[in-house]
This record gives sequence, C-alpha cells and structure tokens, in this order.
Amino acid sequence: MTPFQQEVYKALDLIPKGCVTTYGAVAAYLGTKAVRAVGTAVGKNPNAPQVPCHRVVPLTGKIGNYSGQGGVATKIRLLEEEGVFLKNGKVLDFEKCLFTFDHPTEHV
DNA sequence: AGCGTGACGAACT
DNA sequence: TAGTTCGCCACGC
Repeated sequence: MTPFQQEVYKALDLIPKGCVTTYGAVAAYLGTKAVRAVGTAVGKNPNAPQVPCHRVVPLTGKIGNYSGQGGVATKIRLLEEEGVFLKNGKVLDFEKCLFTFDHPTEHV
C-alpha cells in the first residue's frame, strides 16, 4: 500500500452516491497529470467494496475496467444500484452524474 | 538508475 | 468514424 493509493482511495470516498467521477478528475485532485498513475493505483488492489472504485469511469463516459468480481458487469450492476444506469456500455447522463471534485475553496 | 507496465487521455492518420 | 500511437506518473524489478 502506497501513500499515493491512499490518496486515491480517499478521493473516491468523496464521490457522492449516484454520481461518478473520472480518472482525470482524481488525477487533478491529487495534483498529478498522469491518469495512468491513478488508474494503476486504483486497479492495484482496492477492487473490494472497501472503496467506491466502481464510481470511477474514463472521460469517454464508458465503463472502463474493473478488477473486482464479475469485472465490468459487476461495476455496472453496482452503479445501477446507486442510480447510475448504463446504456450500451456507457453512462446515461454521464456529465450530469459526473463528479469533478468541486472544491469548496478551489481558488480563494 | 533505467525499463516495462498500467482501471486513461488526447492527438494523429 | 475507428484504429493506432505517444505521453503521462507511480510502482515493481
């Protein structure tokens, strides 16, 4: 477990239920430009319900990937349970459910 | 210290 | 429009 991963998991924990975020948003939140690093950190181990990693999707609005049980299918299932439905492998109203870590003090 | 890999992203052809 | 390539940062070897 690396500090970087802890930051990532903590960020995912900020995602409100019924919403989704993107790897890029998490990367920006952590202050990094490498979404790869975020994706790597998330895909490393926290596939467990320990972290709402299923609320994280690529900027394309697609489901992306999931290392948990059932893979992407389970990821979709979890999102539907929260109210985030999928269509053709993509999120419905993706930008509306999108959570971009709207900091209360982003530029003060 | 360097190389390869990875739950992505953007640009190019 | 779809497929492919490079880049990006962190981690393991």
